Order: sequence, then structure tokens, then C-alpha cells
Amino acid sequence: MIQDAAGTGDKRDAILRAALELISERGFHNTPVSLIASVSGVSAGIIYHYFDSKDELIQALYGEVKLDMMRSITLGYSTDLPYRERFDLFWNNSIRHVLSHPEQAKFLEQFENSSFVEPTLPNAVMVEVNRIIEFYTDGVADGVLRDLPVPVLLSLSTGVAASLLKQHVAGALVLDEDLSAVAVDACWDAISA
Amino acid sequence: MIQDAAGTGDKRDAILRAALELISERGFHNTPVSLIASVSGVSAGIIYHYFDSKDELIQALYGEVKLDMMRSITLGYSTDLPYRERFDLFWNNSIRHVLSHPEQAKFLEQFENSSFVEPTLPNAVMVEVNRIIEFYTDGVADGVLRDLPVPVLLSLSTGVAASLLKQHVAGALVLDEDLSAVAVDACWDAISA
Amino acid sequence: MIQDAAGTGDKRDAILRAALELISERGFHNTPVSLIASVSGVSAGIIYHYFDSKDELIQALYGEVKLDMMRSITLGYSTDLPYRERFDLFWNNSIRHVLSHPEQAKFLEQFENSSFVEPTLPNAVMVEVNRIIEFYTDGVADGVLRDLPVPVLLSLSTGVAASLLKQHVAGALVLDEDLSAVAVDACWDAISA
Amino acid sequence: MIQDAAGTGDKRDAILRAALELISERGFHNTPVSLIASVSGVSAGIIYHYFDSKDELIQALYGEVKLDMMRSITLGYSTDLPYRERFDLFWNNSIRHVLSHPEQAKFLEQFENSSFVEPTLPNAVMVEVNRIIEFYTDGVADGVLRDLPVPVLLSLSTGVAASLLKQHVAGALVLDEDLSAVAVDACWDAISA
DNA sequence: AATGAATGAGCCTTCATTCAT
DNA sequence: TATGAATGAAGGCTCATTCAT
Repeated sequence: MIQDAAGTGDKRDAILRAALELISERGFHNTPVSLIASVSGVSAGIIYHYFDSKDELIQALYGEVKLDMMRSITLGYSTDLPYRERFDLFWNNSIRHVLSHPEQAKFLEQFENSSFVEPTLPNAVMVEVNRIIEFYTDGVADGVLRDLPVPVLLSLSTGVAASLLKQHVAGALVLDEDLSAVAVDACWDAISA
Repeated sequence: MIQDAAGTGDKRDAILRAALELISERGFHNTPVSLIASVSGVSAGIIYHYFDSKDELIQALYGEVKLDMMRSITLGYSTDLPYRERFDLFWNNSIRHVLSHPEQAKFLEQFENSSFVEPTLPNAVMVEVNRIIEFYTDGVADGVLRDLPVPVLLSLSTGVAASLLKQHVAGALVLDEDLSAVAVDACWDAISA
Repeated sequence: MIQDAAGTGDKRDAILRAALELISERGFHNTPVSLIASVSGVSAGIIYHYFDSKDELIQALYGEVKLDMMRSITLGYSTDLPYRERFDLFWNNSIRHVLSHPEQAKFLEQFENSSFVEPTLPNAVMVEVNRIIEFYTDGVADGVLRDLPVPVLLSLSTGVAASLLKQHVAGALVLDEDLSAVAVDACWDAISA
Repeated sequence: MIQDAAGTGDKRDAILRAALELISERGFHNTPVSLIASVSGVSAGIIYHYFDSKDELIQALYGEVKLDMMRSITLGYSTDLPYRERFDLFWNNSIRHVLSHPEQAKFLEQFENSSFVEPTLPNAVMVEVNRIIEFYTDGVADGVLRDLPVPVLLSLSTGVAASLLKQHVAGALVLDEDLSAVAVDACWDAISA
């Protein structure tokens, strides 16, 4: 997905792209394979050449989308930066990625809230996830962040961002740069020591 | 729902209760009307006497669940209480209700994340919603809370609670009284002036 | 099947009857459920009300057909009759039943030659089967039949009847009373001591 | 099949061999062309270079298998031999061939019991078939065999052999040399004058 | 000759909804 | 009110066959 401009994989890619668009909009159970096929310009049969089943198609899509999002979030991250700057980087990357890829956000939310068996995340994803976790554990160890369990710190930061983005998408607020800036300040107050 | 004196409505109630249980567990599209019927001990046909369609059943369920939850959250609320106590009341009521009614939380999340047309909330629900909004607007006006748009304040408080609860349900953390207490403190830091 | 002139079971019966006719003529894999439905005058969906799957439908049909045939073959059988008369009775009953129910014969042959898991025969069927086996074991014990394993005696009698019937159906011969009479004589020569 | 010098036909042969193996085991309708292709190590497309359709492939296979079997059965046959020895030769050849080529037997049985249009047997096959028929007509004319229609004589001999073999394959008996010997005696009793 | 991606018709099965009773 | 048999429209998937390469 995303890459592979032409040649083999073109079709597989078109299928994944159409699936992402459709499922994020209509939901998994409301997106027949035949619709994915027609939107991506292929026959229904060929989908089973690239994926074993509709379910496997979703799983594959999840893996690709998750990786894409995690890499966006940690883009430019370095332990050389001060904590506050690293926090801002995560925050801004997240906001930017979701605003420019709302289908990905909707899809991931659906998938992770559904009764799908969440596959073990591939290493490539875990690498990024670990950088984020490391940020919080190091921050606590260095006395920069409050001594709270990492999941709580995540709720106080990522959880807020997610909530803001949801409201933005729903139209309850407009998440512009200014609003984002005050929100990130408030979050930092919540997590910093 | 839940209550209902006796006689008429008994059956309607049983249907709604079964639907809530099943849908929260299996999802809307994975819950056939026939299953709701058999679990609630009625025939499939009679469901169409009480509801025009499967969709309408869901909508009705949403209204009842939403009201039940909002009333729980504002239980004991009074503008006579100091701001911080009111905030704690919302917080504790929310945590308590979700922990004791996880099906409701799961159902609402599914519903509000789905492509269902969200119906206009009935007045009874709006009454409770308005008390919450009022808390924030008054708090800002009185200089107790930061001068941020209400939706942002909501993300910084309700959003955090929701995130914590989700992680609790997923097993990522155990949301006991202590953890809840430190989290509410952190949230207060984030929203108070 | 066969019985149940009216009332409940009518439809189930019609389905089984159509399935027998169609499958014996066209084969299992060439007989779509939709065709069984239209021939029996019901909708495709209702078939799954009476049977769990196409496979189970076949299994049920097998059970009913097998029982019907076995009962026809042993009709009028009694250990009071002399061995030769009992043998003639089996022989004539078999011929008569197959000639008047060729679909049953074709269906059973297909089923028993297929890779279906042959279900354990129900007791009702085993009762009839045992009477036949008993005939051979007793006959050997009483010195009336050659001292050969029962399966071999079966091949020398039942096997010949089956072969003749197959040729009759294929048009290679006409199995009239006279031919049947000389054949049964020859078979008796083959198995009698 | 089986033979074929080298080069051209190699692939056609591999296809037929795989088809025989697979179809005898899984049945015609349960053997996709794609499976025949992968087992025989060729592409699915090329099969349509050698055969016009899946059906034609089966018909061709039938012709080759039938010829192979008939030639095995008449191997060593000569009108110079006494009738009883010729009969034993047919019998033993049949048993031997089927025991060493069970796939062929299974395939032929399926084919001949199916609703395939049985093709006119090629001359090469008819030559062998005629030698067998001639054996019976001559035997009757010479007073060695009972004066019965050839098909009846066939049922009394070939039919018995087929039945025994089926039971052997099904595990109902073990067709060793001794059992074969007593069975052939019994059959001879049934057909000899 | 050969490959294997691609097509599209058809199959089994599910399920929301209706209707005779 | 209440039942549950019945319908019919999809939906996921398979597979014989074609075709660009």
C-alpha cells in the first residue's frame, strides 16, 4: 500500500485502498467483497487470489495501516531532544497524521473495537510502539514526568488527543493550531512532575 | 428499560435487555434478530410488533441506555457544591457506572462509532447533558477553570476517563480507587485555572 | 418420506422426495440446493429450517432410503420357511423393489461409492441387515450352504443380483421373471452345499 | 498414458496420471482443474491446450484406463486353452489388475455410475471385449456353459469378482489366493453346464 | 507451448421480514 | 398479542475457462 507505483502489487494495492476507504465509511459488515471489487476495478474472484478470505484481507489491511500510522507518529523522534520537545513531536505528528488520513483513524478504531482477533503486531510496529513507551518510562525515571503507570500517562496524553480528534471529525470543535497548542500545554501540565 | 412495572412492556423489555447483552458482546451485524428473540424468550415475529425494524430496535435501545447512563453520571449533582466536588462527583459516578454496566459502555461506543444516524437526543437526556455543559461554562466564567472551549475541557476530563476505562476493560491497567484518585487530580490540574 | 400424506412434514417430505429424484439422476454435486427447492415447490431458505446443511439433507435421505429398501427386501421373511424359499424371497423382494424404485438404487449406489462418511446405520436398519446375515450363518451351520465366509456368499448372491439389475437398467438385458428364475437357480448352485 | 516414449506427451501424461489419482480418491466434482494442474506440475492454462475442457479430459482418461484394464484381463488368453483354464485366466487377471491398480477400478466405477455420456469404446478396447464375449458364446455353443444370455453369465462371474473386490477394498474380507480359489470354483459351478 | 493472473457465473448459506394461524 | 414456518435477497467463496504475456 501507499508505495508500489506500478507493476505487480498494483492490484493488491488497489484492493486494500478501496477496502480502507469503504470500511472506514460503511463498516466491515456493511462492505461486501463485491463492492470492494467493483470500487477497486477488479473482479470479485481475484480478491481471493491475493487474500485467503475477507477476514484475512482485513487483517492485512490492519497491519499496513497500523504501521503507517505508527511510523508517522514517531517521525523525527530522537532521544537527543528534550522531553517537552519529544512530547510535542508525538502530539503534532499524531494530529497531523489523523487529520490527513481520517480513514485510517476510523478504520483502526473500528478494528480495535471490534471482536476481531487482534493479530500480534509485527516487529516493525513494535519498534515504534516501544519508542513511545520508552519516552514515558524514561521520563518518569528522570523525574520529568509524574510517577504514574504508563497506561495512565497515555490516557492523559494520547487519550486526550484521540478525544479531541474525534470531536473535530464530528464537528464539535475545530482543531486548529492554536487550540492544539493550548491542549498540548494542558496535557503537559497533567503529566509533568 | 430495567424498570417497567409489570405486564405490558415486560416482553419489550426482555427484548431490549437481550439485545443490549448480545450486541455489546457480538456487535450489531453479528446479532441476528432470531438470536435476540430466542435469548429473550420470545418469537422472532413478535419483535416486529414492538419495533418497526431491527434498526429501530437499536435506536430505541440507544435512547434508553443513553438516558440511563447520563442520569447515573449526574446523580447527586448540585450547583451548591464547590466546583472541585462537582468534578469529583461526575468522575466517580462515571467510573462507577461503567464498571458496573460494561455492556452499556460497549454498546454506546459501538453505536456512536458506527454509521448509524445518531438520533436527536430526547429532552430527558439533554437535561442531564446540559448540567454537565453548564458546569464547564460556569467554571470558566467564575475563573475556576481554564478559559478553553468546552469540548476541549471535555476531552481533558471525560476523554481521559473514557480512555482509562477502556484500558481497564482491556486489562492494560487496574482502575482501582487509588489510581482513579491520582488520575482525577491530574485531570483537575489540566483543566483548572 | 413415503408416508405422511398431509400436515407437518409435508414440506420436509417434498424436499426429500425431490432430492432423491434429482440426485439419483444428476448426482449430488450436480444438484444445487436451489434446484431441489424449486422442484419441491419451496424456497431455498426453508431447506435450512429442516436440515442443517446440504450434507445433512443427504445423510437424512440416505437413512430413510436405506431403511425403506431393507424393509422391502426382508418383507415376509420368516425363519420358519425352508432355506431355499427364504433365499427366493430375498431375491424376489430385491428385484421387485429395485425395479419399482430405481431412483433409490441409483441414489444408494452413488452414496455408498462416494466419499461421504457413511453414518452408523440406525438400529431399525441393522435389524433387517442382521436377519440377512443370520440367514447365511444359519445356513452354513445347518450344512445347507457352503462353508464360505458370509461376505463371499453375499457376493455370490446379492452381488449377482446387483449386477443383473445394473445391466437391466443399462439396457443390456431384460430382467423378466424367466431370466430372474434361471439366475436365482444358478446362484443357488453357487452357494448351496 | 503409462507409456509414451519421451518428449511430447510427457506433460499430457502427467496430467492424466494426476487426474486419475485425484479423481479416484476425491471424485470428479471434488477435483478442481487447478489441483490437477498443481499435482501434475503444470500450469492450469496448459491443460486447455491438451484437452478442450475438463469433461474431455475425463473422457480421454476413461478411454486410456479402460483399455489398460481390458488388456490386462485378456493377457495370455488363447482359444487353444481349455474353457476352465481360460475362465481362470480371466478371473486371476482381473483380480490381479484391480488389486495392483485400485485407482483404475475406483475411477471406472465412478465414471460408469455417473451421468457422463459413456463414449463409444474405441476399437482397441472392443477387440478385448469381444474376446471375452466370444468365450461365453463359444462355451454355450460347445455345451460347456449353461445356455444363458451372455449378460447373465457375466453377472454370474464378472459381477461376483467385482463384488468381492469391492468388499476387499472396503475391508469386509481379505481376498487372498485361497478365497479367490474357492470363489472361482463356486462361480464355475454357477455358469458351467 | 507455457504461465498464472483474471473473469464471472453459480453455489451454499444466512437472515431481516412477512404472514397464515 | 403471539408463533414460527416461509420467503427471497444478498453475501462469501469456488472454480472452469480465458487471455495477455
